[in-house]
Amino acid sequence: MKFNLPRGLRDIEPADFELMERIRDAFIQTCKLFGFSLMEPSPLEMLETLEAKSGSSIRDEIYAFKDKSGREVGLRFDLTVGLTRWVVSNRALQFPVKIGSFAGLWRYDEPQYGRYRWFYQWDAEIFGPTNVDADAEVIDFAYSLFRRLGLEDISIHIGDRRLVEEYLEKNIGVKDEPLVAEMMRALDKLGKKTAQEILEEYSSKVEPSILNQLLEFGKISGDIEEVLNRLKEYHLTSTTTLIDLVDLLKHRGVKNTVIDLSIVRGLDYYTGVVFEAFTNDQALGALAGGGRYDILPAIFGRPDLGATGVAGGVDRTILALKKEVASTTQREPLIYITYVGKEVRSFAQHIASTLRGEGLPAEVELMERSLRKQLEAASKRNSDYVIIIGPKELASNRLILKNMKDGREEVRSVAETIDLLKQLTKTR
RNA sequence: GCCGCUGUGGUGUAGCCUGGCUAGCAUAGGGGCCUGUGGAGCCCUCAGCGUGGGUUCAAAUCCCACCGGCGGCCCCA
Repeated sequence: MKFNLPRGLRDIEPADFELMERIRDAFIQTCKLFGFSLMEPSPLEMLETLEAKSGSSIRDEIYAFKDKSGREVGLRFDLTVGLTRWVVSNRALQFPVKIGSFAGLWRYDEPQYGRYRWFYQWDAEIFGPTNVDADAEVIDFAYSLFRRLGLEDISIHIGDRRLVEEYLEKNIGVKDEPLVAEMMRALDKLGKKTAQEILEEYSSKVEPSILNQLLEFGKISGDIEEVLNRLKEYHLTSTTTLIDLVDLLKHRGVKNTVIDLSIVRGLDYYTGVVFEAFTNDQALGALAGGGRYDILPAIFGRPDLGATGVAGGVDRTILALKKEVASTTQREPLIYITYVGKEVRSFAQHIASTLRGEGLPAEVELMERSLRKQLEAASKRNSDYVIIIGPKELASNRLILKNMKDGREEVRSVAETIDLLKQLTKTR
């Protein structure tokens, strides 16, 4: 094939597009229920904006280039940066600001299972509050969205970076920023790899005996009582946030939550509560993740603002939907209008337009094929009803309505046929 | 950016090791049998060796490079 796509890109074909629409609809409905307004930040940013959060190392992982006037620009690699930039630069906004976005992103990674260089995310962020209520809200949001999509076996793993930081400082004596960040990244791998593998991988960067202590700490998980019980021996004080959060989630009816201290997220800008949502398919990875990142508004010039949010991978969710949710796609009833004879052509198109005006989905023959071929085409497209119009019908201003399930036909006036179709398609 | 596997019509594949006739089969698409009545069957038809070089009388087949796909690392969703 000569006209290949660039590596890691793909066309979103009708079957996947339909699932994507389901996710988008569910997301928008959830935004409305929770009072999030929707927007889409610019796909292209100045490179320095994108680097603000992660430093210039991000340059290797994104699409970055010079535009025609030599400006250094890059395609967005997440929605958080653009949304935060927008919120910070709009001083008139009333807090809390709750915004959601559903849009495509680009990352220059090697493609893998469920991962492309162009992909979609949904994203819900709350700016302003620094208290845990906002964290509870975004976790509830993600949970509600997955419920709405019909994914029943979602579990949400919740951690708290501050708890881990306190542990590192008090119990191991590690306070040095870069080392903490490195150890966090190592801890984050605990869901995917064994402690032994992680220790080997990081042996040159972190003293294994120290890292091992952290990994043991990170293995603490379970419901809040269990976790508090195991944490007693460490004498940590920053457990109050998690206790409060769990209570709020309980009252919001969010089920399947697990405290999991290995959840710290790979990115350095998270500052507090962090969480990830999984299905029982481990290989798929997290369907959504998020947490508190108060540092980012501060970098953009608003240290007074708190920020917390959640983002979900649409492609992974599509894979999960394909596996778990029976394809109960509710199809619109389809009416196919066939005709015989050139002189009937314009009347057939008029009828199609009339049906559509009545809110009935109608297709009309566009290729002037034989009636046999038209019926064959209607059948292959799974049409529910076919309208047949020939010179006789044109003369008497009547339509033949054929039910494709049982093959029965009725001849009626145009108005009667429309009424009948409305009745027939309403009960579905 | 790195590593492994892989690439034959739209899709699924045979042929490749051991170079040699018009690249075979199935399915999907178009048409006919059947000019105003669909789903079956039969027949016809469109369409392919990822790209570029090299070796050779001769390359889908052997060699090299690049490109794409799948999966892993890194990072993350």
